[in-house]
Amino acid sequence: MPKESILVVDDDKEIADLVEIHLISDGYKVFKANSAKEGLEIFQHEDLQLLIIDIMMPEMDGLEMCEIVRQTSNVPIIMLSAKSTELDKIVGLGNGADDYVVKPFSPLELMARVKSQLRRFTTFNTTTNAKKNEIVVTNLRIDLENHNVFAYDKEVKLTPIEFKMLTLLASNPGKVFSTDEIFEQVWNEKIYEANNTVMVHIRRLREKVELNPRNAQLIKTVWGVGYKIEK
Amino acid sequence: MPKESILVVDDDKEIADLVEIHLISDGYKVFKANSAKEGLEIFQHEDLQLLIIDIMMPEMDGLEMCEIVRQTSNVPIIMLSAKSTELDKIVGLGNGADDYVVKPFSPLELMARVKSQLRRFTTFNTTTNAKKNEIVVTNLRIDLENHNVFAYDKEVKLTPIEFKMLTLLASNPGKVFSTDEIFEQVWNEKIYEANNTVMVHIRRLREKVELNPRNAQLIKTVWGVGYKIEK
DNA sequence: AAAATCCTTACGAAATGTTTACAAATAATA
DNA sequence: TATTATTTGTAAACATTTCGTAAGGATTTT
Repeated sequence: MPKESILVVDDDKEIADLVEIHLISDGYKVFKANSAKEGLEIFQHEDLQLLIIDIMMPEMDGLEMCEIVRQTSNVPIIMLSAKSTELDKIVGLGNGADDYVVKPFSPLELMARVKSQLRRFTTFNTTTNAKKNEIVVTNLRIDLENHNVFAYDKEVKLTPIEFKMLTLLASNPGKVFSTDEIFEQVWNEKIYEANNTVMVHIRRLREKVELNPRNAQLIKTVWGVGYKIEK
Repeated sequence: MPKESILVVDDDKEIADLVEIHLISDGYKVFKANSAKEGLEIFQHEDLQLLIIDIMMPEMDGLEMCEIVRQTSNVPIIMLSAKSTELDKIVGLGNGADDYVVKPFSPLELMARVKSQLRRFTTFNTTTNAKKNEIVVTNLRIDLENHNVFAYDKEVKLTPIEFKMLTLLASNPGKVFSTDEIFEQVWNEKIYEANNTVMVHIRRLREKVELNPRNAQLIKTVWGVGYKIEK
């Protein structure tokens, strides 16, 4: 699953590249622009979750761009600037920006602030809209917060291990997990000698989740490889 | 119309006073606390729009307080700290805080960040934010103002701890709380060693609230996880 | 058919939750 | 203040659920 999309606007290509590298290594999709105008072009055509904008740019500066974006969107904006004077910060934040980082900045701090802003944005968007912290795959629904599991619209009561195992499989529908992988993910331990512990739990899961456990439709066996939940 | 309410938590009274002066001059309503525990007490009784919390405090520190608040609320939190190391920032932001200001800070910058956080919060919360003084879930009704509790239309007399515990569960119907979470929320203290104090209180609550305490319908057990009140 | 892999069952041990009882702490009352 | 009642925390006994193991059966692959 692709994570959030982020737009980086800076006329200094080196800095834009530096930021891009860190964002990508954190799993984000990155758009780059070398001017405010180019940045606005991208903003209007892409579905962005966060903007990182340099203040000092020729032609249109970052503050103006911020204002224009704010006319139509509440997307989080982090401003970059070489000036560390207090006035700049206030202008930046008062202008509709959500955070402010001074150059030269540490990439790790910037990443932390990116994460923080995204958390805010997505948190609010999930509370106001429908609940998003649930997993739905074909005839299976897992409510993570309420710890409820529904299979074929019937609630089933799972043990902690079963819940964790099913969540693992359902979080990556289509992906095949070997018994070793499942063990390591669920028990958080390396596996040393082979045993059929995981298989027994798969059996118990099927007993609770499948219509006909002898002919499993949700949790499928991939011979010689492992188990999966069909996408 | 009174503006937003803000809670300032700092064991250093001089700093709390300084911040208060600036907040008041900007038109905010201010609550002050000198410890995390006191701050949590206020948080649970007042309708706050923003929290400013010092990290370094005796007994419970600001990060722990932040965690406890985040279990039930998305209110913006700005952390204060004397340490300006990068690690601190990341820990602070990763912990659920929304912004971070290093001491000694300039009051004007803090005010700018307050304004920025409030803008975000109120923008997203334009829909509904009325404070309820009554909680109703299935066969349970809690009158917060008069401290009355009705279960199956019969009034029950609860002790302070029982009342707080039931309110916590009923305020988040469906959400599962671990015994540790319940302890932290009700006692406003970090838990150090496991004991069954919470369980005993659950038992006593069930005795008063359930039709058949041996077969609890309101307060349900989620094995290996915690307790919840069904939505 | 043989080999490899997976399924099923059952049972005891371990983990977790419940209940009860009692003493300490707190609040209410005389 | 002394006395009583209520609330709260702790510990131990009890009950239930969950978990891991092993062994034999079933199915698929070679």
